[in-house]
Amino acid sequence: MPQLPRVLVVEDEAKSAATLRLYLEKSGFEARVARDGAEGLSIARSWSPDLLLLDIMLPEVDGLSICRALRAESDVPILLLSARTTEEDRLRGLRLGADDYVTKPFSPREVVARVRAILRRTKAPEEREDEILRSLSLEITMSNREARVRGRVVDLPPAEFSLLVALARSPGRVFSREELVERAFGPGYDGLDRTIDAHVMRLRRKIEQEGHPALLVTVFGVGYKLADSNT
Amino acid sequence: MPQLPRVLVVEDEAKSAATLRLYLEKSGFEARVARDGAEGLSIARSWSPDLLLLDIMLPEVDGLSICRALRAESDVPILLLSARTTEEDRLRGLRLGADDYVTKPFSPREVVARVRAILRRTKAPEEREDEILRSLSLEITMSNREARVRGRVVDLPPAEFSLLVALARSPGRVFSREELVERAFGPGYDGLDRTIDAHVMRLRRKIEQEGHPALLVTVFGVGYKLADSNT
DNA sequence: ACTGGCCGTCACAAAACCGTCATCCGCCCC
DNA sequence: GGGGCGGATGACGGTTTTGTGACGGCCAGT
Repeated sequence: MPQLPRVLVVEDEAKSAATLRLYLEKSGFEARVARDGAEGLSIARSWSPDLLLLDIMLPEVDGLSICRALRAESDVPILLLSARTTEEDRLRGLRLGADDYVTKPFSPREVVARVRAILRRTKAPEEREDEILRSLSLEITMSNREARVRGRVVDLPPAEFSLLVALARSPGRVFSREELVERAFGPGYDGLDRTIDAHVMRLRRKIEQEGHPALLVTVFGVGYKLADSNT
Repeated sequence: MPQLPRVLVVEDEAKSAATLRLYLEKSGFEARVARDGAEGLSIARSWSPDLLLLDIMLPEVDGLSICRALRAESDVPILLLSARTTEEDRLRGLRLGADDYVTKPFSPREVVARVRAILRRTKAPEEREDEILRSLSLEITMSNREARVRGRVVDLPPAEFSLLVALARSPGRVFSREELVERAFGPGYDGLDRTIDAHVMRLRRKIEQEGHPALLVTVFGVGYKLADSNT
């Protein structure tokens, strides 16, 4: 390894920043901290880090603005940190070009894990964060928050949309109800896993054609999956 | 699953502790409770749990001290419980190496959900390579829970799928019924080994072509095996 | 305050699955 | 070829998992 990968932490809260830096350094990264947006931008430009850890809530210059600004001039991967948790916000961040999104409270370990994941992913040019998910006759446009089945646009309430997205991120893969709860509604969500059943039912009414589920399939004893290519 | 994941609850308040334990056990964990920090440490050392649920407010030995102490000697994931809610405390906990943080009052269900999330995260550090088992005309995709024979997807109920996977993990090797029970349904499973016969029969109907078993072969007086390379 | 949409849970019915038993069949060895 | 043991099979009842309609709470727009 020629040199350690560089991570720039843009975070105004001193304690958070210190913790992240500590963990990053312990995990084999070179880390620097910027206290505010302006400083962040300037360090980012001069130090050329391999990744940015960017708090959205910043004094003066908003985190998203920085995200946008940097995107205009470089390809640095960006991992957003935020207290907010809605799919809405997540989307806004990702749409601005962020590579991933972690909601507070986060565990430093998890953040480090994600940093690693992003770096791995960007080194080997794989598929970028895609804006459009497809699987068979299903097509989801994230930026429009629009789902289309067999060309027909179906209007979905938030929960159902999130659930569908969670499934569509890995078509064919089987998810347990718990996994779905976590992926669709976030960790720490308090609700029975049977709730998923209800949403599945409502979803089916909107996306399935005949009485027989062809897209959103039940896997007995395990959970649900989205049909991919085979029978 | 060789055995249930172990969770150690360190909590002085009897009611909380009992509730957590109840929920954990109902959710498929083995749970033990320690009433104070000292006991917590000693059980943690001797019982080697897979995760610690640690109340911060403890008599005598403070929860954070335990956290620190354990971190020095092991990697057990730790989930903190606390009445306090300040960012200050939260950070202090996470900085000390905790993996997540739940503030009281908490819903037991949420706690269990987080426990699961942490365990999943620590077990499978990253999106694991999609496991695919092959043997002759048989192909099993674990993530999709899909078995294909001669290109044709066969739909298998949980028990049959598990059995097939157990066999497919070592094609050609002969397993006794007991071994199969253990590998497919886990140890501690209560059932006759003749049950395997039933599943084998049902499996054969789905994966064999003619009346003569070619894939799932009987080894008289011993058990069953999956054909590997010959006829 | 009212209406409508959305959500989480519940209760009940339906469906799928499982384990066991009794019986019949086939393999192995004498 | 026959005896004996292990395996195959079909049936059945009980259990578990899902599907679904209903209900009450909640929130936002009117």
